[in-house]
Amino acid sequence: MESAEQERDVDGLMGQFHDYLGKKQLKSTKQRDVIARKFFATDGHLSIEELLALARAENPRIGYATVYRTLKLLTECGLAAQRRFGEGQAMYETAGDTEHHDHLICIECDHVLEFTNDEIERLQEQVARSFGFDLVRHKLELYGMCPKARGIKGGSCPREEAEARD
Amino acid sequence: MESAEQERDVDGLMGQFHDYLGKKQLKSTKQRDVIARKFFATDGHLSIEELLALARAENPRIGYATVYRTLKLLTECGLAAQRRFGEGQAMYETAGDTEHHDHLICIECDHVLEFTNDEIERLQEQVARSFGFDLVRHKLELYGMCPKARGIKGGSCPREEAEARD
DNA sequence: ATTTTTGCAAAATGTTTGCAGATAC
DNA sequence: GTATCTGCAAACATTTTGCAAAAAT
Repeated sequence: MESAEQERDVDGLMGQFHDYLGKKQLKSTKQRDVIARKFFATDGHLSIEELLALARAENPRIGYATVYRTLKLLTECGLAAQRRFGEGQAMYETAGDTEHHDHLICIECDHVLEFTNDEIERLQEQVARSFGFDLVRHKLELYGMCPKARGIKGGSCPREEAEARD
Repeated sequence: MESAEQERDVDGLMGQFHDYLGKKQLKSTKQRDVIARKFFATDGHLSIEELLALARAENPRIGYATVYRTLKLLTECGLAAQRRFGEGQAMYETAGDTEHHDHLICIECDHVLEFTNDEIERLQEQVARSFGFDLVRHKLELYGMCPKARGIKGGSCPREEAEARD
């Protein structure tokens, strides 16, 4: 179960995005570029609202609709993936350059860690096959309490660590 | 990986619901009873809209808000669980009398099968522990193509089987 | 009698869409 | 030049809430 975090090749991803636009005879615009670039440059999970804020930092006239439409394009071409953790609005994360991963979410501090586990993946295949299914994809989310949330001495809360870094 | 389907003790569940209402000094009403009973009596997954329709068959004056509020109560006391598969509205399923289970969803016909797999559960615990987390709950959804959807001779689509039974 | 609940309609979310003007090809 | 895109506002879909009348304790 390796923690999945790595350098992201923003320019390469922008290239893939432009390829997709070209193939579909769609146009490459300033807005789409700003939104996609900000999106690719961000680790972790972004809401539409957060991405809009990032994009507006560069071009204040960008509207909600354009972010929604751009994120839909990115999802279509496999460069973004929509996630719905708890309630509320959808979150998006970069996909495509990243290996598949699952999520471990602290129910106390809401921080999201990513992980993969080959053994679980293998068993999932096995389950699907046992029902005659061809497994296409899956979603696995573990919800629990991080060490700090449990009040363990010396334990640290992933969210507080992350915030301390900012 | 046993298929999870069993008799449901509707009266027992109604009892649990009434106990909860009593404990919280909430009132037991005709509407809540109709909604809860219809909900408990239904296998599988129900949307608010479907449950409203079932309830209105018995009492046409029941409104959306009451269904939402009742389902929220049922969720609070652990007798219902909210699920969000793809997009759109939330689905609810009976919980409490039923063992935990995960979902296997056909991306072609949308039918949802339930399963459990102890080995996967064990590995999930292990992953959570390796990050210092106390695992509280999890969500595992497998998306794939059922035999019929894959066009295998003699294969059957779970949804078509289900519809044939109606 | 008091407190909670209901049903309605209005408000609050989160997301999509229609359209006139702007932009990319 | 033509087709697509943008930003806005309006439409939409789902869920929540305020309130006066109704029902439960």
